[in-house]
Amino acid sequence: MGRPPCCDKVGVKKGPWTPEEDIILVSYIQEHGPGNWRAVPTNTGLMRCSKSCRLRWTNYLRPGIKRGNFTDQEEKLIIHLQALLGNRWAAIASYLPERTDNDIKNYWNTHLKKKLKKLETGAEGQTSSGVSSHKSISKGQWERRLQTDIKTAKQALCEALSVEKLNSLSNYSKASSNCYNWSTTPSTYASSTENISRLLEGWTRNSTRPGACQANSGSIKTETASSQGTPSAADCIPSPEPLESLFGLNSSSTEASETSLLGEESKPVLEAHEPFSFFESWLLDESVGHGQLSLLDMALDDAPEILF
DNA sequence: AAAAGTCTCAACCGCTGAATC
DNA sequence: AGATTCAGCGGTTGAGACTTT
Repeated sequence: MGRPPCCDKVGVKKGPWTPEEDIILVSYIQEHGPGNWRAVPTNTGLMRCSKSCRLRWTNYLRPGIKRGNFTDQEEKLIIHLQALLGNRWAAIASYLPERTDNDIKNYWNTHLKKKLKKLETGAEGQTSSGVSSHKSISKGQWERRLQTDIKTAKQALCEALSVEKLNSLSNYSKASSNCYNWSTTPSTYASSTENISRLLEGWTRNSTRPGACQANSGSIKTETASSQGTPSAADCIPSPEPLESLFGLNSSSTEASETSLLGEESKPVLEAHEPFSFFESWLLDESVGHGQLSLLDMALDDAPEILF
């Protein structure tokens, strides 16, 4: 007997989230913090299942999310990690703290897959290139390299976590002393909430100015929205004040860690100002042999005009 | 100008393992 | 110990945007 679907209930709303729903959810999480998702629909009156609320938060509303254009560096990192980890998007996303697994998965499926395919077909013609020479690496050699790489990564992760643990413990105690202390929001939150801020601003304007800056809850596309007949994108970029007042943000507090903000979020938090840590250096380091990865890497570097 | 085709990505589905009762 | 519930994950879908014909 499998687990019954959580959304079988009659009256559960599906489909894109409205700005109003987003605000309700964000306000609730502001007060109670993420977690205990089962209680969210009941306590907020949202006609959504708990799962939908959680996904909406983790994939879209959660602070610290960067949206839109992936940088070349991010692309490379994703390609490397995908080669190393496979389609374990959550694991890959943990190396890109500002991206969600859903985002990375989508980007892989819509962009990177194609690019790599293109590259592969392009590289097939060059049978005598360096690429083929890499293929001569024996399986045993490749496995040994991979094991060494993984070992190195594990060691670094342990070291990083031992430092992180101390930080998060102190932050947690801060946060828990004030139920959910949003006033300790780090600077990373302020920037990340631009999306939500725009959303809220759009919603506010909509309520007073019908048709103005239709804030699409499902996608913050106001940034790229056409200005024909509609307010310009600039019109949709609010000042941070509304959000700060909503969240009680103190923009001057930059010391708090994201850990306290995210509460129970399990995603490993890399140093806020060092998104590209040791792992990225390791992954992107051209001089380190990564077995098949270096093959790919070479191909990427050799054919930038194809990929980028 | 409009119909058809393609692309993008938010959201959903269903499975799994862990936690709880 | 077994049943149930929950959170998290990867795969898939479908609506809307965009491009091509």
